[in-house]
Amino acid sequence: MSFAWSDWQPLALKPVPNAATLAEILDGGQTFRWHRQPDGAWRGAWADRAVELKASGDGLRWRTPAALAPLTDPSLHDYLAVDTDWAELADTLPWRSDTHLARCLAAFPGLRLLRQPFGETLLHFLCSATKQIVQIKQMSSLLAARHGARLVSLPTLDSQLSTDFHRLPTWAELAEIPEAELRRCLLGFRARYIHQTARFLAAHPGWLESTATLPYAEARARLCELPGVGGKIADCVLLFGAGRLEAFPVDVWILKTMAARYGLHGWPPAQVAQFGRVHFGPLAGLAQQYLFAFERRR
DNA sequence: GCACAGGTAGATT
DNA sequence: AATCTACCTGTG
Repeated sequence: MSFAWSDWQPLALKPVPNAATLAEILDGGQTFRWHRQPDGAWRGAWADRAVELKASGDGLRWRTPAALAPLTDPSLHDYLAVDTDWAELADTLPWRSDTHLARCLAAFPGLRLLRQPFGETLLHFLCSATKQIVQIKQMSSLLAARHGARLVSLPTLDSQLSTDFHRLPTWAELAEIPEAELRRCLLGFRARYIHQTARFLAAHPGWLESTATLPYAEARARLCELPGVGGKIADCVLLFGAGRLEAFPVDVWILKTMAARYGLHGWPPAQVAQFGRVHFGPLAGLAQQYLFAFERRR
């Protein structure tokens, strides 16, 4: 594959994540469009952007297909929340009185939350029900390759190899795709949820955009009106796609770790979520990401 | 062949 | 309100 990349450019993250933490950020369940390349770089995409990231000396560098270069810089900084010092934020979590949290923080220094586009975060997490990361990534790749507009059009670019360089279909585009066609992207019963959600959004212009700006509790309640969206998925969409750091998604991993480490045996997910928001405070979602990374690595 | 996977919704106690 | 169960299908 030979087409033009921009030059590698420095990326100043505070703090600089190590290799394990970077993998956790890009491939740990916040998003599903990053793939490790043979040379160790991470290739990923969001909205109409595509980049590669790699460790370089004591920092990180990034590049993008030359055709996208003029557009990508500020967008990348926003996506990675570069202007936020995540070590400083993590320091405000109650780790001084919570030894398990302290251990999780130490295990993934430099962990950060991405600022993803709201709509594609919703799409990804509608795909996520009872699926592992590898499989969600496969669904995402197929949706992009088959139904998303191509980002880079160069004669030397083999589109078969480069689903990374398609964007995900927009909700307006998804609304026009028959459910049976969606099923061919390995979505299973999730195809119906995505189809129905797409039809709902098509019938309610502005609904998604206004939901993203509502206070947390109202936004969560509205998202739960969508078919296939319950509390867990709503919290993921708000945490990873709307910067609502107080959202505390409770999946089976968190349920397990909150039972084992915090004594919440037998608690239902909704109560664990409430406990998490109270115990960990306004940045509960960041705490959740540390707990999740730590538990999943075991 | 069969259990299982980062949930949700609808039915049944 | 708490507890089942079906929903799809690739993977091990």
